[in-house]
Amino acid sequence: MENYSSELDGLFQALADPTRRAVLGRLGHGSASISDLAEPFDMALPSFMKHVRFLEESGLIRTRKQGRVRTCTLERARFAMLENWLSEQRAIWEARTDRLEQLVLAKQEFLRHEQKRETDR
Amino acid sequence: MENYSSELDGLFQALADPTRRAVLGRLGHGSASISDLAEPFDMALPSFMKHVRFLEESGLIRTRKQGRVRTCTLERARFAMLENWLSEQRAIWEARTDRLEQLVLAKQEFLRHEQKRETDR
DNA sequence: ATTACGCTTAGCTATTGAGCTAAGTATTTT
DNA sequence: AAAATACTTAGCTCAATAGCTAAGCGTAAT
Repeated sequence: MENYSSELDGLFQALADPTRRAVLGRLGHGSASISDLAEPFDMALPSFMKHVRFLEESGLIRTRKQGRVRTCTLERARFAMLENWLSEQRAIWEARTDRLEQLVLAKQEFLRHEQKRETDR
Repeated sequence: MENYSSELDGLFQALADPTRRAVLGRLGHGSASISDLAEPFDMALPSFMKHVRFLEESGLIRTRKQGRVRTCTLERARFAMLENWLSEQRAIWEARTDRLEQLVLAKQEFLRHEQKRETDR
């Protein structure tokens, strides 16, 4: 029962490692097998596999085994969750700006009334 | 001597915690003191402080102490690093699409030649 | 039928992260 | 001057992460 927040946890955590980001970059060019993916890294295979599993659990990749080869594929849709979060943050900033604007507008309104009273006097 | 990659590590790591994301959300509305920020969380202050320090080290917030109060401010510019990384990934995908397009175009070209030979015959 | 390949499992170590309590410091407030 | 406020430091626990080696297992090649 993963909720939105804990999915974000996993997502960001998955991205917080240079090996995993490199794998994502590689998969951006197209699917690949575990050993193809592992080849550039100076790391024991079981260690590398952990990264792959982490990526899969975060939803950023899918994997499928045929025969003795496991093929990994980028799950591009998952990146939308990141964009979403960023949008939410920006929305908050915008909201703030709006309120600032309202303050400024309210002040202008106030000043207009002041001026009006000047002329009324 | 932080490089681009380890800065991304810190950035994503900072975002991989719900408390820290909540703090960023709160700061999106405007700066706040440590105790104001901590108030909604059922957590000892020193524990909360660790999150604040983590956020500061990741570059996502700045803090300044005046008297006995430390005020935290969102460093919006830092979010651009996220957007950048996302763009890079998308750029990779696009590059792939381009190559696919080239394949398709090459195939169309081939078929055109085939047809031409038909008519030539 | 063997051997080689491509993972996979099990289990160990060291480091880091998230939380805690207790006690300390520096500023305000009273 | 004393008390209250707002952090801050020190140091502990527990769980999770990143790495390793050694050995196992199913599939493919010879």
